[in-house]
Amino acid sequence: MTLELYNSMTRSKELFSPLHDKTVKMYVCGMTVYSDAHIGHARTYVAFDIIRRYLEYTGYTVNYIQNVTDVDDKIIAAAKREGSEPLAYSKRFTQRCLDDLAALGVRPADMYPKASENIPAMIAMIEQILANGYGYVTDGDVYFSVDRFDAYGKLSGQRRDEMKVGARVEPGEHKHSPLDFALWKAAKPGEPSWESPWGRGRPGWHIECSAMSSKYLGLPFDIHGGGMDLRFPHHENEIAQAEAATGKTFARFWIHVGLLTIHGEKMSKSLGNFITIRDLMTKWDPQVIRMFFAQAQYRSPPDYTEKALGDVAKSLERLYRVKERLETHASVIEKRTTSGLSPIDQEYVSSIECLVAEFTAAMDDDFNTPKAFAALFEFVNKSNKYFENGEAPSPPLCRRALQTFVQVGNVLTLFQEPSAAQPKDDSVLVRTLEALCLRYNVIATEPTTAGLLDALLAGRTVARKQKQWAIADGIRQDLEKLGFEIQDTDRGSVWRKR
RNA sequence: GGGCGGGUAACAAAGCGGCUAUGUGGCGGACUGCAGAUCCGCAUACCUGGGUUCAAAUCCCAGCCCGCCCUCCA
Repeated sequence: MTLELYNSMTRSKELFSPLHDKTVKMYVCGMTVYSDAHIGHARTYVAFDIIRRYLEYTGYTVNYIQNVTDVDDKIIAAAKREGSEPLAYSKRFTQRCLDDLAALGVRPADMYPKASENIPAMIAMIEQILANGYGYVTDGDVYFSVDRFDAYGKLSGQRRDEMKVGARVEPGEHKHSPLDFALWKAAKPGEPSWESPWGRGRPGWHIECSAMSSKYLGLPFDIHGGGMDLRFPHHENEIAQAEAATGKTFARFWIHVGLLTIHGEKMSKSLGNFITIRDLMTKWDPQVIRMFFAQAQYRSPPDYTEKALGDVAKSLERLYRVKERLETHASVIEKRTTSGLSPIDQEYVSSIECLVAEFTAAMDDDFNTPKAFAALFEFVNKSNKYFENGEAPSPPLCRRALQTFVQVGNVLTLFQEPSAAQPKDDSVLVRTLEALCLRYNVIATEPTTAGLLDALLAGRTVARKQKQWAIADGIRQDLEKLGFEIQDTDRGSVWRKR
C-alpha cells in the first residue's frame, strides 16, 4: 500500500502509514450545534467518510472520533432567544445534526465526545499548560501565552509579528498580547458554568479538541482533519495547547477540506444563501448530494448550483444502469456448456482488474476521487460493450464484476441504497396504474406496482406489434409521468424506476 | 498588509515535462416505428508575457484575475 496524503502541515504529499500497525487514529473537528447542519458540513463529513472508508478498504482499522461543541457563545445566545436551557438546547440540536448526517448516508464516527461531558479533561490540560508556563490567569479568565510557544504558526505558515497586525482584542478581555486566546472564561450570569481551580467558568473553544483528542486517541495520533477555515486559528491553537501541555507532537497528518461555495459565493446567513441538509434532501436524493461532493477532490472547493446537482444526477444514472445490467446478467442461469472463459470474457476479466488497479491508484494519490470516478466510468463503458458484443455474458463473471463494482463504489459512498428497480407498492401509485390499465384496456393479474407495470407493458407490446403507435407512445408517456422509464430493447420492453 | 490555494474545452473536474482523462451538454453515425438506453466518431482546452528544454497545460520568472484565512465558522 502506497497511500500518499497531502499534509497541510508540510504542504506536500507524504507517504502515509499509521503509528500503530494497522490502526489509524483520526480526529475530525465536528459541529457547533446551535442550528441545523448545513451543506457545508455535509461536504466536509462526506469527504472524511470517504477517507475513512478508503482506509478501511485498504485494510486499516480506523478509530474515527468527531467532537460535538455543545457549549459556546452562539448556543447560549440561541438558547436564550428561545428561552431554553443552553445544554438542553444543544442536546436537541446534537441529535438533529447527527440525524441529518445519517440521513444523508454519512457513516457515523466511532465516537462523538461532547465538550460539556469532558470538562475535567480540559481543566487538567489547562493546569498542565499553566504548570509548564504557557498560560496566565487574569480575573478568572485563563489565557494561552502565544509568545511562549515558539512553534506557533507552523501549521498556517504565518509569522507572529505579521499576525499581530490584524489581531483583534475584544473589549473586556485581559490579554497580555493580542494573539493570546482564552483557555477558560470566567462565568457570566445565566450561562452554563463549571467549577475550576480559577473559579466557576467555561472552557474556551479551542481547548476541547486538544483535550478530547488527547484523551480518546493519545498523542500523537495519525490524522487530524477539519474544514479549511479551521486551519487558523483553531488548529494552530489546538497544536499550541496540546504540545505545550504534553511536550508531545499533537497530530501527524493534517487534512483540510475545501469549503463549499454557493453560486461562487461563500455560504453565510448574511448573504441569505444558507442551505441546510434537510432542505437539500427534499430536492435531491442523498446519493446525488454525496456524489456531487465526491466529484471534486476533497481539497478543492465545490460550487453548489442546481445545474451541477442535475448533471451529477444524470452521471449517477449511468452508473446505476450498469449496476442493474450486471445484476440482471449475474442472476441468469448459466447456459453455456463449456466451462472456460472465451477470449471476450478474458478481456472483461482484465477490465475488472483494471478497475481495481486504477481505482486504487487514484485513491492512493491523496484520495483523488475524480480520478477514481474516471476509472469507474471507463469500466462502465467496457461493461456495456461486454454486454453487447453478441455473446451472452457469463453470469459468474458478471457476479464478480458486480461485486467489484459495488465494493469500489461503496468507498465513494455509492450504491448504499438498493437499486431502484423494485418500487414500493404505495396505494396511490397502484390506483393510478389501475386507472391506466382500464384506459388502455389491459388486464393485470396482480394488483401490485410491478404486476400492473408488467401488464401495461405487455399491452404496449401488443399495440406495437399492431403498429398502433399512438397507444404505445401514450402508455410510455403516461408511465414516464409517473417516474418510470420505458425502454424497448432487443429482449423486449422493460421499465425502470427513475 | 501577511498567509494559503486556484485560473484547463459550453459547464463541472482530473492531469502537473512527451501518452484519448472522465462526466454532463453539443454535433454526426449505428441500432430503433419513434423515443430512450447503448456503442462508434467529431468539435470546442490549458489566464497573459517572457525563459529553461529536443519537448511545457505541466518547470522557472514577471504580470493579471479569482477564492479562502488572519473575527465565529465544516
